[in-house]
Amino acid sequence: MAEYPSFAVTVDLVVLTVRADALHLLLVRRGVPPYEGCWALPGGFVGIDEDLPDAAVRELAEETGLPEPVGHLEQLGTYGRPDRDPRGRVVTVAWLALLPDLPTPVAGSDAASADWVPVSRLTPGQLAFDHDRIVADGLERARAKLEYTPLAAAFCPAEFTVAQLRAVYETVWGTRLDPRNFHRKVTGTPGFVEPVGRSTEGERGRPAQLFGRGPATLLHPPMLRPDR
Amino acid sequence: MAEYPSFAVTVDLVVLTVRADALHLLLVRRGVPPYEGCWALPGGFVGIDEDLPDAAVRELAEETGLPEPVGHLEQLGTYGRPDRDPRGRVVTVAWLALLPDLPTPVAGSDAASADWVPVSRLTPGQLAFDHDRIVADGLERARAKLEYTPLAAAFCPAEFTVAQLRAVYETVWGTRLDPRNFHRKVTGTPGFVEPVGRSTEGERGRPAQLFGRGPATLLHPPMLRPDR
DNA sequence: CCATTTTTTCGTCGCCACGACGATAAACAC
DNA sequence: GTGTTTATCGTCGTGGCGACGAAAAAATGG
Repeated sequence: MAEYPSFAVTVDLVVLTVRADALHLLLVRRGVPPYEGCWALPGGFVGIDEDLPDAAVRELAEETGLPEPVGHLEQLGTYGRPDRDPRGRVVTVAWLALLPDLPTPVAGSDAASADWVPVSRLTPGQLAFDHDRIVADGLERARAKLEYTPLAAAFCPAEFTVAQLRAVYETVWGTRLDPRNFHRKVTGTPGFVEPVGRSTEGERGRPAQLFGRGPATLLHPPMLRPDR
Repeated sequence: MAEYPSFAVTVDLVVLTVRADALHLLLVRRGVPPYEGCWALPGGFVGIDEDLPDAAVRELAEETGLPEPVGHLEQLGTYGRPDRDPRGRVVTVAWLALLPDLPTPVAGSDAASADWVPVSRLTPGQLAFDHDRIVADGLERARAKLEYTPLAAAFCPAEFTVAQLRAVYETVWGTRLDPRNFHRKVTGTPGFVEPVGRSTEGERGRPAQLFGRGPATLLHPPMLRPDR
């Protein structure tokens, strides 16, 4: 293999969660050059005997401190502009993770400090490398996937109410949805959610039925975004 | 960069076209080990100063002999199992290309011979490396994208009839569609196709109006597959 | 030339999903 | 008790879609 160009390969993670009615992105502050002190996506180099999904899962566990896999993880895309890393030729495989709001602190096992940042606070040019573009692609993917998959439930805990699920859609899409029509749609789509049999207690207003994630992987028909 | 694991990076192409009412895949016969004599996806190594889309475009032009970009090309996914290439650690970025049926012979500039193979003829384990899985992912992506994008037109020449477009859907999906409802849907979706002003001549039956690709990138509402 | 066939294109009808609401139920706050 | 908040159930009109019928415009076969 010595006759072929040599690359370094990394994984980078676009980790999204919904907290306090705002979409948040997990970022780390770089402790070493290049882009020292800048915000960047969590990630790292792929081991020489490591599969790509394994590397993504490992990095996610390292950054969030969660050993068990929760939420959703999928490959987003691969970025390899020759000038994207001043250290040399680095190709990165980006992954998109959708997580429920974790009470766990994100205290990094890494030296770099990690933090949740509202995506509304992101300004272009703020992130290291080409991470601006990767984040933009990840947000677009997440917004699109809510339409035709039940992945919105990945932002929720194991048991959730229809209102919580609706809040996810409203937060990710930045729109308001009619509670009555949303309720009809969610409970009427086979395999989207499954009733647990219990209800919430001690909340404001009428108690709400609790649901868990259903077996469906695709929504038929899709949950259409307003306007557009 | 010497402190990090070293990878080779390749691009592999899933090139699809519709000819003779069957979905065809472009394959090459390998002339060198490993998998010598086996069918494989066209592809090759990424240059040390080459961007990933450029490498994909270059390989596509080399294999099809077409200098100008026609049809559609998008990144499909990246595959990097440690044992996927016996020569060493090779990560491949797979691309999906949808092309109109080219009268151009695919006579390779490469030593390896290239050929269009009906996807119905493909049997598991027939392809080199992990190309079976890459092809499966590409087919699934293509079938799904016909639903909510106007990409079916990428399989057609610059000017085409509604019946030609319908044949693309029927071939890729393996279903039959009602010509009247399909006509209403296609001409009624804004930006999908645009009339050229001329019609076919010398064909059987009533002459059909010719259309070109419209400016839309997403279909609203989507073209739903029957059943499912 | 005329009938037949083939294919395109325009309509019609019924159903169902969805948006826009109204109304009711079930908890808590006071 | 009253008022507030939230969840859940209905209703009604519109629009898209599946299942057809029918007309238009050519080639084909006598």
